[in-house]
Amino acid sequence: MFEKKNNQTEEAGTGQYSDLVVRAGLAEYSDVRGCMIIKPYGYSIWEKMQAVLDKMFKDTGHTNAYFPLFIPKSYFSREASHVEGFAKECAVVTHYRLKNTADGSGVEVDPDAKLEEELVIRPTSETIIWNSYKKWIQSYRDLPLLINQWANVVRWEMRTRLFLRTTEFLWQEGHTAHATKQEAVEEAETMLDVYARFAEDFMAMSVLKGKKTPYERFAGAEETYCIEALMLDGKGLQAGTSHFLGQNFARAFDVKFSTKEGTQDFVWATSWGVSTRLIGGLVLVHSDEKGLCLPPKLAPIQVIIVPVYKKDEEKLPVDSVCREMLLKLKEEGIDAAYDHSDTRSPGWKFSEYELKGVPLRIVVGPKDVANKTFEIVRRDTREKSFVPVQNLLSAVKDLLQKVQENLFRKSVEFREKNTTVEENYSHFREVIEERGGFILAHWDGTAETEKKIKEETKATIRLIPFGDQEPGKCIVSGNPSTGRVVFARAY
RNA sequence: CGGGGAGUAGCGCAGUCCGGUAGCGCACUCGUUUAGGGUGCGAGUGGUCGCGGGUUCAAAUCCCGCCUCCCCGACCA
Repeated sequence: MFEKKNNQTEEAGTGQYSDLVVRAGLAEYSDVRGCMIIKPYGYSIWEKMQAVLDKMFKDTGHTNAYFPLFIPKSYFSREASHVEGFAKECAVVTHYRLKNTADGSGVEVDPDAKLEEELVIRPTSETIIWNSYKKWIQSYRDLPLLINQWANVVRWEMRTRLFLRTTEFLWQEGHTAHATKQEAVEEAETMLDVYARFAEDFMAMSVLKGKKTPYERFAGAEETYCIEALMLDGKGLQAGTSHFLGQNFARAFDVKFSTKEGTQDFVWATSWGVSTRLIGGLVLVHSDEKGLCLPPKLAPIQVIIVPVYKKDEEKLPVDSVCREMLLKLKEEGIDAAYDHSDTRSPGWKFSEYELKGVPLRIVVGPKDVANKTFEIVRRDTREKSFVPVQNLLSAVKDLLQKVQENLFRKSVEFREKNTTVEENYSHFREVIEERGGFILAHWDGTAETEKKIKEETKATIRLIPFGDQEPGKCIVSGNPSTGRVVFARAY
């Protein structure tokens, strides 16, 4: 998409993002402003993401729980910067009953059914969870507390986009409590690594890891870590965040514990999350002019089998070969599907499954039946080959792995190709305007400079890379800088 | 919240200026033909024209009010 734009050929830019999401059957618009309907095909991707992530969370010692959707308003006022960060986008429940209108034309809110205390619909669950943690934690023996929840949250956004930013979205939020600062920081780092591994190994999406500037930090956090990916249109996408919350929520909710030494101390906290936004990332990282291109490890359908035949007497042998293949693939745990509907032509099916991003297509026709072969086509390179039927499993497994690897390799190459190092601010502005991408530049560490760049270029500091860096001079102010940071326009 | 666009068949749209039997493409149904890259042909089903009020013999069309959605700008995962 991004490359096409520069070549002035057919453009598949972000204007077409929403269209692609809809046409591929991932989601559609709801009549409710800013909300979307995640359709079965899109939801299947989410289910695969959930399965993988959930296992990763369990493997790192976490367990799942569920906390209420409604948060008493008073909980919110406990942590000052948290309130400030979310107050502007909270939906609030004020009444609990409807009644028929006097003229019988419909229903209205019953003014007599006003809530004593209004309920905020969770934009995130720190407050209600820490209210519980207070009751759960007495001693160092109760720590660490490692909990995750899969939930929906609501943030009243002004501008929405399918998957990337919707009023309601699905996510997971981990909330942990620890006895020491070091342990909490390590937890936040561990979970960031989990996210990075998920993005690269499963989504085939190259990411950068780092921490946020104070200005971009999560409301209520001491430190926010993030993974950031580069989309094909040259914009950055925050794909996951992990926060070291210090003792802020412990103080706000008075969560103290007895140490081994018998003293009292506030608990150290983290929280971390990824959302259905990742599905938007998948689309913006792997699509081409034909449609989506899903990484095999997350594709709802990994292999689609399409039969081809002319006459009725050809149908039966083709059909039985296809069914046999389907069975064999399924037995191996491969998510294969066989589109035997004869109301669509093969050509139609080819286009449809390419649009949907199915990694591999197997085509079987009379000629193949005679030769005991089948045709197999990779979605990523559209490369065709003919394979003896007896090699079905090895060929499919091999190609699924190759597609997965190739997508990731392309994502890494794209990110590298579109990451530039800039010393000169006017050139920086040109690059941001004309080709986008990640820009590595020196920054003096002040919020003023950060704001100025944002106002003038719409680019923000996506992250401060980990590790030691070469000092230099700020690209705007010329003041000393301790290292380069990553700039980009972002979703 | 500011600016722009739009609400007419499941979807995409024309018709609105200039009032006079509600149309086109896709989808859908039936028939037929076809099938190795979104088959061709024929017939058919499907509408409180976003909602409410007004003007008129007559309103998708004119007038008044309201609602909703999408796109572009200031906040955020």
